[in-house]
Amino acid sequence: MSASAAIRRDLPAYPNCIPLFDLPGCPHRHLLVKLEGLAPLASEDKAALLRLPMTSGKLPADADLHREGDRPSACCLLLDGFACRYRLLATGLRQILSFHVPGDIVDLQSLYLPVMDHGIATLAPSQVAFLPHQALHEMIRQHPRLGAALWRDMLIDAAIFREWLVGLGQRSAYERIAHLFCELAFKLKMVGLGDDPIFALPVTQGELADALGISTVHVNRVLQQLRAEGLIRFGNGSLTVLDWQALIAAGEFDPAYLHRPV
Amino acid sequence: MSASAAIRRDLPAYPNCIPLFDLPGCPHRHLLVKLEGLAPLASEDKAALLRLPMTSGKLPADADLHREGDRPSACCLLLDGFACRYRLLATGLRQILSFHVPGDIVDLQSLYLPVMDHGIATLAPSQVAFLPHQALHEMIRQHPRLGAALWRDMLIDAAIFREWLVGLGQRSAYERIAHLFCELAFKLKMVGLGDDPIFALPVTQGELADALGISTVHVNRVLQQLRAEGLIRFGNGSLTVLDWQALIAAGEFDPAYLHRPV
DNA sequence: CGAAGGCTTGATAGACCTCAAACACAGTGG
DNA sequence: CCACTGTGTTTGAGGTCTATCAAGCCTTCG
Repeated sequence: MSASAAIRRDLPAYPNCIPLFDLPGCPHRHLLVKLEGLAPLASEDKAALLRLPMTSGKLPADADLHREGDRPSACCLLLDGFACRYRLLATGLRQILSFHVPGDIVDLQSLYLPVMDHGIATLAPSQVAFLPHQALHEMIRQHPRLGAALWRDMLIDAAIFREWLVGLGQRSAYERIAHLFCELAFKLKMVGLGDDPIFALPVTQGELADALGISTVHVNRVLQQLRAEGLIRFGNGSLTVLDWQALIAAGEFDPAYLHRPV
Repeated sequence: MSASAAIRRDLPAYPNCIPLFDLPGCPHRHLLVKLEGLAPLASEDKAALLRLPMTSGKLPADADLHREGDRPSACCLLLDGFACRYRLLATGLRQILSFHVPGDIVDLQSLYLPVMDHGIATLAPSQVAFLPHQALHEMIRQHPRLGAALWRDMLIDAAIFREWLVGLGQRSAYERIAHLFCELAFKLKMVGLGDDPIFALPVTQGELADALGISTVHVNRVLQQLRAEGLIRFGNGSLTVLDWQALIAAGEFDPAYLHRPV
């Protein structure tokens, strides 16, 4: 009670907003877990984070959070569900640029690059919180440790883009799929989601195809191979890793690029 | 004289360093031009930038500035020449992740991610300046506008990675090459290098292949097509754009992702 | 002048794509 | 309850972009 009262202190500037802290069910815990893994945070930092004003909402699958060209005034924190960033080409082709799990602030970059150069969409029914840019800027200014954690997060995002470049440029379809599964399982593990060998992964084969630069048909055939070899189970929105060692070998996966203590 | 004296003021902490300002021939101008295009800078910001302590050196082509796994204590500013970031796979394959032109701070991310997840190498004889992390951190703390400019620069880097992802995932070899040539010509134009249709581009066909995820042989054949169609001249370390409009169309190039006023 | 690196060319091969159709499954509505 | 629809998955056949291998050529440079 008193905590919440203290947190409410400086909210009036953001009408219709409530502090992150007040979300029922504590869905912001994934963000906290992640940021604490990125930089040492003092308790006042965490308090400031939870004091962030926000509005939240539930969205169905395949809903756009932003479209290319948008100029957002708030950042989207994914509280629950699954999302991706993507680009559409004139030819109608789609390239998925990244997948996002609960705890990710999907468009943090919009704090410094006002115009979106790509879209963001949910892939599953999701709950999101919108954090006003202004409030984030202020928080970063007053709490440099939080700023550092957010910067590290953005830079790790860039490191993941680089890793995907390596995959699209040099790896076979088989390796790409294995690598992506390793990466997503790791990311989910890091925020404490999934029951280790089993992970919720609400992604269709077509979406995998758009992320990996291969056709849906070919994704299907490679998945069958991975299943036949006993490396994974995949379907109905979940991934089960049956043989971690073999999957990591198949994808030449080395988590160093995630810049996390293993 | 008095300017230089003022600039020398707080250098003693960095032995063997001189201020950026003191470099003969003003090779730091590309950085200044770039940062001014990224955020409004006051004259005191520019002065602080030029006061940065650094050591500089000349390197031949194909010299490594950093290797994967390094923990740099300084950032590399490319003053002159040409460089790239790359990853090597166990199989010996190489993926080039980005190309860098004078004015780029090639490993700015190492300010927040201590371990290099990729290598950096020169592609041509180059001059570089090493800027101590500590001095950069201090500068950013004292000059938030410079910090913002550097952040924007890092985020634009990430935007370029995303654009390359689109290329590797969805575009044909022909489109990829056309797109890359557009991008590099734009980047060079932005820092005032090159004489518009003609740009120094000291890159071999093998390096293009490693950047674009196609084989050297195929790069060669596509280049011949682009030449035969009268879009470009390319060879001997330089690129000439003979038909801008056609090249932009061939690569479906839209510079929005560079986040620069056109 | 020989060696090395880069460019060019031809022939063959393979990974992956496209088209097309059938199947499975969940949700909807009569 | 059962057609009906839509989305996602699976399978087959043929085709193409691009890789690989191999060799010749050119330029640069010690």
